[in-house]
Amino acid sequence: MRISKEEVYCPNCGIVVEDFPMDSKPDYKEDNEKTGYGSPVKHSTTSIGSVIKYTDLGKLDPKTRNNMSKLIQWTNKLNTAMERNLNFAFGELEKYASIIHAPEQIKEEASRIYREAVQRNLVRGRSMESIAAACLYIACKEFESPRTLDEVADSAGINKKELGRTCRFVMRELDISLAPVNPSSYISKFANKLNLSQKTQTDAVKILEKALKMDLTSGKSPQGTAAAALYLCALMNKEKRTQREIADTASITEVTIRNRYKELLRELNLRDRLRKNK
DNA sequence: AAGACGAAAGTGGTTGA
DNA sequence: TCAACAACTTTCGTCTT
Repeated sequence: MRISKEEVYCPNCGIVVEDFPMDSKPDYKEDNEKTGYGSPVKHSTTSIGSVIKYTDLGKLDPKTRNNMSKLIQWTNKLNTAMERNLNFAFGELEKYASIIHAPEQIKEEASRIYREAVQRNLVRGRSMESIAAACLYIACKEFESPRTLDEVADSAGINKKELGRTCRFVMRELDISLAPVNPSSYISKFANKLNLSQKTQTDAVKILEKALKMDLTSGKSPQGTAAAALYLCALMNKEKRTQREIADTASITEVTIRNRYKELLRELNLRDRLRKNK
């Protein structure tokens, strides 16, 4: 018997969202037209119910009926245990998300990924915290609002290495592939933390665009490139920050900033401009 | 003295035989 | 499965401001 036949799936992600009467199909189109944002399903609420109609059991022969009731009991038990776990995990996710100031959209996406991870049995043998944090990290990246591994790891009280490992694992298992993060998406965050002017920010983004075109960024850590661009533009705009200050806010090392910075100077011929501004 | 620089050795992940 | 590899980190001595 295929239980899944009567379940309702989220049209976007294929996740089971709720049980539904046998003979009526949900019409997501209506919802989409009204809201313009796809289905209004909340992934962070647990609503997987039993899909077998009890009244149908009467039609079956006693042996099958017995088996079926056992199956129902078993799935119900499984469901409630799973719901409890999910609810707990969503609570944790909520905590981490508020620490890193992730908006509702990202929370929802992280919850969706987490639910999928649970259904694919990825949590077994790993801590719920690390999986939840990984989902959050991935969701942030998907929405091009990346957080550093350190930020997310800290919010969940786990270490960076473990989070990195778990992220790769989850992405591999759920077949999630993401475009490399554009270094520019870090600029405003870093610049704000460092109290750098708007001009420095826009200058840095311009430099990063050039760097991107010249393929100076592929394979390199986007934080490093962003940090170097900021360091450079801060120097040019006479609001110098030390390499250490910038390295700390970008959670990378001074050495990485130096290497990227040297590349930028060399490849974009910025040495003269820098000298003039001094 | 603080900051920048660069070399050297180590880490952990990726890739390709 | 293992070795080579690239990027990054840590550490540290030296140069510059």
